[in-house]
Amino acid sequence: MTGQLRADAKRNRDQILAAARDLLVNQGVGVPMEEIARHAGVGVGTLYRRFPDRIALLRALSVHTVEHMTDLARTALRTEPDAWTALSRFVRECVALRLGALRSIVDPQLHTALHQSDEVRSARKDLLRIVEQMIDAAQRDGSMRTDVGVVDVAMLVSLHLKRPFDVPGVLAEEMDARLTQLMLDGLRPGCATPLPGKPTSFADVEWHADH
Amino acid sequence: MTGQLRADAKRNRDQILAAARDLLVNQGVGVPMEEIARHAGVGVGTLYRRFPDRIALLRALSVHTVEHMTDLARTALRTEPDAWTALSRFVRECVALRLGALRSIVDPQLHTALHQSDEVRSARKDLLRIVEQMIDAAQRDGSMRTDVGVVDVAMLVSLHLKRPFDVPGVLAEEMDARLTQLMLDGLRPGCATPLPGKPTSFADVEWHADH
Amino acid sequence: MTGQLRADAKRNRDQILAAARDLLVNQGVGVPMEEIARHAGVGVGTLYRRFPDRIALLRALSVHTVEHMTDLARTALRTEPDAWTALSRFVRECVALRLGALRSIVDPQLHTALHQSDEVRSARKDLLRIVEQMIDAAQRDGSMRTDVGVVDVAMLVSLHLKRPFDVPGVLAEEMDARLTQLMLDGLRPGCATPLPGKPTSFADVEWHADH
Amino acid sequence: MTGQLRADAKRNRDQILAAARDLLVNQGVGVPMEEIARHAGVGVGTLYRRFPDRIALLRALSVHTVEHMTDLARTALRTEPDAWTALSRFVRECVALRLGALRSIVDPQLHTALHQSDEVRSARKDLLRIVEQMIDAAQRDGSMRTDVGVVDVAMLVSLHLKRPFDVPGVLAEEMDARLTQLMLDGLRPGCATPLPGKPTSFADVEWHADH
DNA sequence: CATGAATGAGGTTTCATTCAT
DNA sequence: TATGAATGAAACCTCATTCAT
Repeated sequence: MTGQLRADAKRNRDQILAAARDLLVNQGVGVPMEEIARHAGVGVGTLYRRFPDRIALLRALSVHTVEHMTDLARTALRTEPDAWTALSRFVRECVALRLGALRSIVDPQLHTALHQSDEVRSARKDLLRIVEQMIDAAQRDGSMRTDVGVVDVAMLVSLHLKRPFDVPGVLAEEMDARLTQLMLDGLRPGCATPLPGKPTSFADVEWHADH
Repeated sequence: MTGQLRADAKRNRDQILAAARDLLVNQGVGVPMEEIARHAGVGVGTLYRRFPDRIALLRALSVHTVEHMTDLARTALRTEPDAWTALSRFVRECVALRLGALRSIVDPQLHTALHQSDEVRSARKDLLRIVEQMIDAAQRDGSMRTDVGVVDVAMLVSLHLKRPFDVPGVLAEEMDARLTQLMLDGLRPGCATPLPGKPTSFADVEWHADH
Repeated sequence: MTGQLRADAKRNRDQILAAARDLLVNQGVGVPMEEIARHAGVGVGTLYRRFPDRIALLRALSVHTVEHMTDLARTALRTEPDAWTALSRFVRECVALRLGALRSIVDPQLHTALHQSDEVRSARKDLLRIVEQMIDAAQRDGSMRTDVGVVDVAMLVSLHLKRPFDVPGVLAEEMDARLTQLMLDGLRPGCATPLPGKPTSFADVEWHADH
Repeated sequence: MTGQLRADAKRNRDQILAAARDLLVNQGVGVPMEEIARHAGVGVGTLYRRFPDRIALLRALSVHTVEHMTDLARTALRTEPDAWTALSRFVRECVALRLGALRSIVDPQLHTALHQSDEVRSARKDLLRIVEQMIDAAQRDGSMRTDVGVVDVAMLVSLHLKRPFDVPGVLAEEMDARLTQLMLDGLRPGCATPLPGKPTSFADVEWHADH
């Protein structure tokens, strides 16, 4: 019974998260809670039972997404022949995810609120740690410029969290791919121009971890 | 007399635009109209007299900003010794502008609405035209990879329209500068990896001009 | 359970309609929605949940009222010994209803908006059909002039949709009754003066039905 | 100079009244003061200089209209061969005037406010007096039923102050003419049914005169 | 004296959240 | 426990009126 119920509950939770993700990606941060509930096929009441308020929903979404990214990173690292290839693949996959849900990140206040959660911070730490491994390895074998750190890469990826606008005659996916490639090329050693400041590594941020 | 009155009105208009810009940059697209009015030191009524509704305000802001960017581009092209330097400077200046007002662009619906205005489209055309000149020149003298077009550059810049989040121990300005440089390096010929698709030039979009 | 809930909702809906009717009759079309809500003993939110906007409320009210009139017409036709008596009674009852809610009809734009609803049009058709039956019968047995049609009668009745102003020393009800009688007398054959144009029957309007 | 100015002022005043009348007739009581000013070709300031507030404008309009009706009544009485013909003509002319400006009369509060002006009351008295003369004469020569008084007629006419709704296939003017004729026929002796109450004459209301 | 800019109270509507069923 | 009805604070916008030019 409890098992049954839990399964139901889990399913509800997932449907809600999926609906929230879709709507946030497509309609912006303003989507009414009621619409999210409707898309998830549940009543508002149920939504609020699972997530006490809007910010809790966004937090859960955030954690969910970051965990997904961590999986992608781990798999890439394990599967690809070398670190740079792994990193490129990871970055491309992140962008392809259309992580619009994190677009909320665009609102400074929301962003702050989001990161006041230990769960979010911890998920993010896991992700940063593994990405840093990729970066380190790539830099060691000379396939990546050495004056950049995890934070630089994270910021670059986060720039892509928004959906690219439609350009007449260019597919959004293609545009995405082009921009991503340009970004990756900029991380290569061949064309490196000196950067202001120093790279920020995982160790430098882990105690605050609210960027 | 009417002139005098107009001066007042003009001043109000400018104050409103300035206030709107600030607040939009710092608080996101959701800022209440009343708060904008308060910051501008006028009543809501005045705000609505100048800009019939929220979208009209955003449009005006958009045009204003784009025109400013066009000035920057023109000046850079005139002042700098070569095209690539001009383009780099222009890109850095755009980013430094913290064009947060255009962050509205992050909401697909808002973006569409924004571009239903001839004034916006035309301002944008002017900007694209001059940026394309810079790009062409830089490509001709071999300082820029030749497989990118205005639209790629415009999209790259637009990625910066949002304020970078605070990373502990790193100044936002520094972070901005680093990311910008990485992006610019990616546009150089030295490290170019083939891009999917073809570059989109001004001529390809000018008839629609709503990207 | 759902049934029970619905019962509550139904009651609220009816209270809102009743309150709206009262206030519209007594204070004109301009009554604030909040006041309607307050009089109905519910929050504004509830009002808006039932009726998405002001016009929807007016439409519902309109349908409700027209249906009531249809009932009156049917009953009169069934109960009274002859058609003219039935028609007179129906007209008197309509007037007595103080159909002030329909006073909205006084505003051309509102009127147009009102009739863009199929429900309203269909309710009105039902009413017109039955009234036409009364008229036809009355005309056949010679108790009513034959140069008038439903539309004439409908328009005459609609003239009464506004509350008569207080005349010192005359009760509003009495005034109403006198005017109604004068109108009814004008529909008799005894004093008929030729009318310009031709009578409009139900068949002539039913396809448009938006008068 | 003063003469010149006064002429200007007079012209302004008349233009405002005309514009107000048009707009009220066509768009309902809700017309913004600014729109009235625009239609009159003056600024709001000027409008407010002439009429301290909205109600003052409506009052002036009311007086203006009633005086016009009085003129019509007098002329009809002087010109037509007999009293009933004069009365019929007067009634038809009033209806044709489309006295929509007085539609304000539809809002009870407005109506009350309107009649708190001596000027309005006095203009109305003049009108009632002359109409009563017509009625008396018509009743004396047997062309009008004797159980009705000025107030009945006034109320009947006032019912026509609203614009008739468009009925597909029937011209508004024709509809107006038909209804008016039906009303007039009801005032004839031929088909008279006993009325409840007693007729109210001018003398009965003149001391209060705020119906 | 005319103008139209500015004001702000007040009406309309939306939506996050609570709560009865 | 799921539902969706109810709530009301807060946003948006309008317009009567005042006031500086």
